Amino acid sequence: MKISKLVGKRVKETPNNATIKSHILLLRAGYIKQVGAGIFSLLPPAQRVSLKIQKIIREEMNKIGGQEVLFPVVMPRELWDMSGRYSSIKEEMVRFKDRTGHDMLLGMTHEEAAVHMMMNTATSHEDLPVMIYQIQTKFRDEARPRGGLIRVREFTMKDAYSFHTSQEDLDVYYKKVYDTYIRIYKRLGFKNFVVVEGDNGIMGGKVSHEYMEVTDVGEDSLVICPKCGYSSNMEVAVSVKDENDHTIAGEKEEVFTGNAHTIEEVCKFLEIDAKHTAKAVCYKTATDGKLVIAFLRGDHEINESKLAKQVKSELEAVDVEEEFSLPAGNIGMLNLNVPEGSHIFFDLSLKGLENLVTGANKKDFHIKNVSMTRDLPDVNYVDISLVKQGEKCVRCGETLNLTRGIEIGNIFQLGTKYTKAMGMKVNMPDGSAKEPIMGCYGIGIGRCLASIVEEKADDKGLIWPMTIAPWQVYLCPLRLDNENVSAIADELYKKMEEAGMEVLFDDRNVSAGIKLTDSELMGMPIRVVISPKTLSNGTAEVTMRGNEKEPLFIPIGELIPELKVMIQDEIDDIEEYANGKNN
RNA sequence: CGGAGUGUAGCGCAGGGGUAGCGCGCACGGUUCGGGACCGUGAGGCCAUGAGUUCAAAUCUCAUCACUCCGACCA
Repeated sequence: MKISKLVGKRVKETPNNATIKSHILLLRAGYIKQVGAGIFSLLPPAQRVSLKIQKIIREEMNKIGGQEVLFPVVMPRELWDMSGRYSSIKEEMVRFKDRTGHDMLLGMTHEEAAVHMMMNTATSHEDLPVMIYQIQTKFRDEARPRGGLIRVREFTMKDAYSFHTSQEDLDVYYKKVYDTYIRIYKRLGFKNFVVVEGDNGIMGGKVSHEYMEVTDVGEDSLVICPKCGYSSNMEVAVSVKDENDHTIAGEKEEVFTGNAHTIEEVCKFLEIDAKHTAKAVCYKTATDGKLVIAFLRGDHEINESKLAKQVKSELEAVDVEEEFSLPAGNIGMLNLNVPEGSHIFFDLSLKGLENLVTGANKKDFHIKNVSMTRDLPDVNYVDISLVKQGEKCVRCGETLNLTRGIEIGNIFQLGTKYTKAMGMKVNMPDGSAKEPIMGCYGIGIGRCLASIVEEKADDKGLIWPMTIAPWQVYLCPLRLDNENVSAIADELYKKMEEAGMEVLFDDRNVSAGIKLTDSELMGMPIRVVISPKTLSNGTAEVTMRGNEKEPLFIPIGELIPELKVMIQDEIDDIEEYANGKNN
């Protein structure tokens, strides 16, 4: 490709609307252009990267028996009524009517379409297991797109669905996909990613894993053990709570605390540490509006996902004074008067604690010297708090790391949720009919593209791994007004293409500075510079993007075979890494 | 959906009641040219949209829309 004809321009200035590295650089280097909030066009270089990512994913999915299919983007509501999701999903799904007034929707995921395809297609246990996948556009009307390609509304996704006759069979296949995903990310050049246990929503019980690129710009909070490899999404992460005071309590005593309501205010007023308090966090259930109170040690934070699972309902904010006549800021565990059917939970962080300060359930008063063992001997403790910095791993006792990540993929055991809802069955050897057990497996292509930028790029620009670079070589002749340079550049370009190399030829007669900075901004792994200077001793200058080593000067005659070796070496390195032991 | 911010040339920005400015980029000519060169000439704008106030609005008022950031949400 000649850069003079390449669609898209490089720009010097940071675009006004971009704040994170990948967004800024992809805009500046002419890879993407924004069309609307969370809606982007890919220019040729980004599309080339995207196609290379897709190629690797296809190879790996095919290797584990995947069959590529294509589901429709637009679906009639009936299909989604079968699973109940036409009504259970809210504004996130775009709906519209076709010319006849029929309810239609834009696909945001394709479980229904996958079951629809397999229904009456796979009819016998002999047809299973089977995995189908597609790479296609999804539209989710996210409330808040952000960060360029990190969180968008329209995106390209690889989604796969497998069907099994037994849980054991799914387990085996699930592990296969689990490993395949690691291979995929490694082949894409990811180094800094982890697999974490995922949240399964309030249904619970099912297995899921999320592949997370570890980076500060990530949206998810992760808990990682540096020693034993335990890693989990914060939503479901567990930990050993840190030590606290277990000395015997004194006599209970009601104290006036006045306007001190928050833990911070109470601690200041009584001159104690938050560790010696218990706080109440209140919600109501989304299903039937019942009161939910969670008691935690004062220095811990509620984990709403965990709490929702305990309650078995989504949670909503509540005004306890208005709706339940409770003294907000003075709610405590003793003498608590709540309506029948309320949900009360005690977090593990409170277990065995003595000398706590807690609300007195009386306006402006707290109680000192509350003892969990003496005053509340029968409570059942559950884990409903967030993991805190400094807490220990439940497996090995090491101090846990808290970090952030971008979800670049996930795998999920769906069970029979969709096959049951839609009535898909296969005949079993014993003559019975059984709903197949499903797994589903997703990878966001654009997110991978942006995430690899987040991991690799430096302040000069993008840096692509050889396996997904839009072009392998940036051919950068300086002084194209020089006939010798021009002739040799043209010839090299022709020969490189003939040799099967992917070359971006900077055929512009512009200053060296522009060409060199553009080459760095665009991020091709190998740059070949020829100029009157290099040609005076018959060489080309070859540098590797992102590699601080001195440039190589290679004789023009040996250049193409040398470059082919360099390219192959890079690819081999990545393949070797991908074939290595997991993690 | 709450909070904050921004909409002026392709991009980045300034201006702030009286006929629209700068830098970059773009086009043309010339001199340069291994780290975003220089000189000259030129093209390019319904100042987000709508309604007010005013002799006069890009500027003031109100509303709307769009985009960004923080939070809520996230099959």
